[in-house]
Amino acid sequence: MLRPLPPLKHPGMTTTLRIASWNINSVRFRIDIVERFLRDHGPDILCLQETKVVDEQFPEGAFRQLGYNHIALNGQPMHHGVAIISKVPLHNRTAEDWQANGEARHVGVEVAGSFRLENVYVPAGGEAPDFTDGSKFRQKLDFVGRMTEWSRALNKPTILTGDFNIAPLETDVWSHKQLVNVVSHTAVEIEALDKLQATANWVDLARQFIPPEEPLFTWWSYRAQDWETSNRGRRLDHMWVTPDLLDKAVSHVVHKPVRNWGKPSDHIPIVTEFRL
DNA sequence: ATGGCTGGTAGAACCAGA
Repeated sequence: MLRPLPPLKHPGMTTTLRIASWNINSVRFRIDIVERFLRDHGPDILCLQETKVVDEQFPEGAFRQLGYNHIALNGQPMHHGVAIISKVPLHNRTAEDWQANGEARHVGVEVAGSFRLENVYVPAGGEAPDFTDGSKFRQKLDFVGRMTEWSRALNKPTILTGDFNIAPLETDVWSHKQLVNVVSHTAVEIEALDKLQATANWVDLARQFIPPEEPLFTWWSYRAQDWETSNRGRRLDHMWVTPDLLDKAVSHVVHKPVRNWGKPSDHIPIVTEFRL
């Protein structure tokens, strides 16, 4: 049972809450640009993926100095790892293992009695869309399948954000034709994501604010000589909400300039503002 | 059609990313 929590707001008052998600590709290596982002944009909550650090070595001090005193971690050595960093209290931390292999790819919390916040790092899925048992692609589909079962049982207002590693719309990739058989944009992945989305009528907030006809990316490969000119991006990072939170969302921004900061991640931060 | 780059950890002719 969830224990009762102090309300975030007084009756009749609205509270603005800005929630960010960012695949940081090593929080220790990139702590300088994380701090810069928090100073420049000051979200109330930051969800990180690919922190690449065990919990004991997570750079909590850097966040506490900036007023982020509430931290929920799920890390492991070397790879993966997720974290929720917050100015407001976090409760009832959970960590699901949707790949059933012990990898640290999810952490969830309850925020001030108002809603649950679920931060996920879906597996990339390997080089090729190969269905053989134990392939990375198979594992990715299994992961989304277990998320789907989890989603069916939800009964609270929920924000689901993170690096989904799937770009569902044709305008979510630089070339639908050229990526149709590339992992992240295959029909079978999109079908699995659609199925997950249908279980709780999840709303894809980015596409509420940026029309689906408009190309929108959150990731550009390190391998391009000039990522901005070639612009071979994909929209892999998402902010979904259950329908009860849809009319609380007032903006959604994709912070593209961050891709040009020093020692950048290949993903950029996304930020949604809520009025609760 | 291919390869291009990145960080962590071990000390790799690695792994994982996507």
